Amino acid sequence: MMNGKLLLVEDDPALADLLKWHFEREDFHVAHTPDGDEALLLASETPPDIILLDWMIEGISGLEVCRRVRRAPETANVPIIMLTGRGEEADRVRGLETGADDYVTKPFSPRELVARVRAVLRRVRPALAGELLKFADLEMDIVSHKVKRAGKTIPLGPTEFRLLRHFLEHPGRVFSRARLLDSVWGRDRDIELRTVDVHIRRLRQAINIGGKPELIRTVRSAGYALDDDGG
Amino acid sequence: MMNGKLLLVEDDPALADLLKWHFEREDFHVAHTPDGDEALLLASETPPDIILLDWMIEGISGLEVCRRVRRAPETANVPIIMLTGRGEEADRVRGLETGADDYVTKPFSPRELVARVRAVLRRVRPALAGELLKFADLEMDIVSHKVKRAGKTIPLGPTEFRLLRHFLEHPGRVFSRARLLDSVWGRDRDIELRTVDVHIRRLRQAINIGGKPELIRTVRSAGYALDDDGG
DNA sequence: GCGAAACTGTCACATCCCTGTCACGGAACC
DNA sequence: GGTTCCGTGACAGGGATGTGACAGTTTCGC
Repeated sequence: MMNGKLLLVEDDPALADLLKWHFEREDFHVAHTPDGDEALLLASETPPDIILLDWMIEGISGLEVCRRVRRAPETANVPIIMLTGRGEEADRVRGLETGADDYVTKPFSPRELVARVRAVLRRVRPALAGELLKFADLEMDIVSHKVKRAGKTIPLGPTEFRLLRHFLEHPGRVFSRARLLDSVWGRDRDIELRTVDVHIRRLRQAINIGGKPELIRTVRSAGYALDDDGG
Repeated sequence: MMNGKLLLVEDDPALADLLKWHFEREDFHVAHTPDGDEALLLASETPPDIILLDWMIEGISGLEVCRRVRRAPETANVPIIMLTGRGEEADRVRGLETGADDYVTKPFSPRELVARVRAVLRRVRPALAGELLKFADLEMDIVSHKVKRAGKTIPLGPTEFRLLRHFLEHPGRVFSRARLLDSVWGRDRDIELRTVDVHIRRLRQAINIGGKPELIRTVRSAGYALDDDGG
């Protein structure tokens, strides 16, 4: 089982190899480049789940890479951890404010870096960290493929499972039907928009057993969202 | 204008005061307790947006607090940053694996901590890091499609939502009915000018619940504007 | 393999909320 | 006081969503 795709931008070959070895041992798929421009290219072609970015690299600066990754729509949400030799506070702050999610100063231990990557991934994509997804009294175990509400197991069809999973990974956020079709069904499939409604209904029916309050909010002319006061 | 609620668990009074001052200066609302058990109580009563947790505190350990916060459904998704004097790798890794989102070793600069908090919040709750449109005691979260006044959620129809959003994006500015029709309804639609009045009225009605002061100012023979002393 | 059960995507219909418009009355301006 | 502009209540129509049913397909147990 793969833990996630990781893009490593590091121009020190020794360090790059070391990190690559460690992450691959932890079942990450690692793409590596020493070059900032190539990193941007790779990132936009197949967006990774996380980017490890050295501050001092050849070509454009790490900070600039960070900025551009954030600006491109297809990579705007990819978390970034910056690696750096500088320990100066001003740089750290600048890195974090540019959109980096974390900041690790050399020398660091690979094990700690792996743990940090997991921590960030757990937050961004809980499923990739093999965790329990929770929201209110609802919980989903990705590994065992089980969903519970208030401790009671709920049977879900495959589509409803993926749909709920998507909502749990982005709680509170509103998704249009088209967006849901892309994310849950697949970008290439040609399916009627209204089909989403039907599956939302089936999902609601399943998780609201026993008169539990609604968790899926309908946002008229916008889509659906997971929400506490859902009705 | 508040940036978010922060729960500080720290038993060193001097450090606690320092951090509290810094975060309050940055418009965070800070709740503070030196005690682990009380922290859990506070967290479950009114879940904060983020928790700053000292590793070494009186009573139960920070690690245990972390674990329990994660286990409780109502706080399972609250991010945690651990503060610690220990620099040992094993502890860092253990903290991150227990569910902490970040880990800062003393001594650290308050400014850096603030930046880290912002980085984590940006990831967890985009709404708290700039996706939030605010004006007076009114706030609109674009992503979750929610509008609140004085903390209370307000239901809005699609058109009223777009209308309010337009005002919030250009606070204080006066827009003619024709201009609003262009921006909010669409340049191509052919709609009666006076229709704007009706939607302004509906919007006012919605956001002025409970005798709250008027926020939309009528500018005779010119149009409408978002304004503090709106009437 | 084979039959049963479960799942999926659509449709038609029902329902509800939203929407644009109007007419009337009141307020502001000169 | 007259004129212009704005606020308001009502209302019919339409658009968006909820719902039940159904045929085709896949999956599963045997």
